[in-house]
Amino acid sequence: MAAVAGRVAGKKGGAVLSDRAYNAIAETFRALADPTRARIVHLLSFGESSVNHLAENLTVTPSAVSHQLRMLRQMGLVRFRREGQLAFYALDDPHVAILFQEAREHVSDYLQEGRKSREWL
Amino acid sequence: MAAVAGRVAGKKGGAVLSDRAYNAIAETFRALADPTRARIVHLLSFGESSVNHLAENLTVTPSAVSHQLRMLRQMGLVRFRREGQLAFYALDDPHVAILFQEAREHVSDYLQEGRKSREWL
DNA sequence: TCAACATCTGAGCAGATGCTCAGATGTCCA
DNA sequence: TGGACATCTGAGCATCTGCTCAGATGTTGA
Repeated sequence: MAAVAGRVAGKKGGAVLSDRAYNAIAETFRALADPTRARIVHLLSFGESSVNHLAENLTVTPSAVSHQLRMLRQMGLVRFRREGQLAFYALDDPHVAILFQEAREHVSDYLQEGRKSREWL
Repeated sequence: MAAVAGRVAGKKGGAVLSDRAYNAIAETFRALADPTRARIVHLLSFGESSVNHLAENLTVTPSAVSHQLRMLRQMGLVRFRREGQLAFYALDDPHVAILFQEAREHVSDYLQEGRKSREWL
């Protein structure tokens, strides 16, 4: 009831957050909510990489990768540095790799409950 | 290069995954990539709740909540039990609450770097 | 059985998303 | 400077998403 919804944020974990907080959290998930971006983030968890290198590994055009990288950059998940003609991208926050790993484990657990086949993990 | 992309999945963490794995992981993030669903998941992290109770707290119609709950159910994030006329929903996997908390910390860290104001967290 | 209540569901619409295409920008080297 | 290469960007499109609306389904108690 209103007693719960109206509670103001105090310490970590125990209270309802502001609309802006939920929007930012949802935006973070949205950054990872696409297979191409998920694969980019997973590749970057092994180390920094150039745009073309990512494009080759993902079998996607450099243009598409660049578009997605811009989105990830705007959302604060990756940073980049320029070296000559190349732009190297890397994860900007350890939480990002943790998020990916946690989602991977959720998927693994979910499948272990036998609701779907598991041969692909 | 191809040496990385071509590596076959071995143990946890160090290898490229299958397309189906990335799709499932992206789908998990997509489940949380909407402010309304993020708020539902956060509320449910405090304990199970009925549809109307959620709708009242979120200032959203019961119909909209029901639609979102169905999505969360299909994605394996929540389960429900019926008690009389009421349907009580709850988180179905500890990873879900962890994911939310991790995203929240990412957002908090991101803001602490001074790229945006932080008064809303 | 009937009314009241809680929840679910399908159709339809406005807005968002991801890709491709074409071209612009930036960098290196001769 | 000029060509080659890597990357970025905006426009346009087919598709997807989340909501509302109207009505169906299911449950309880009289």
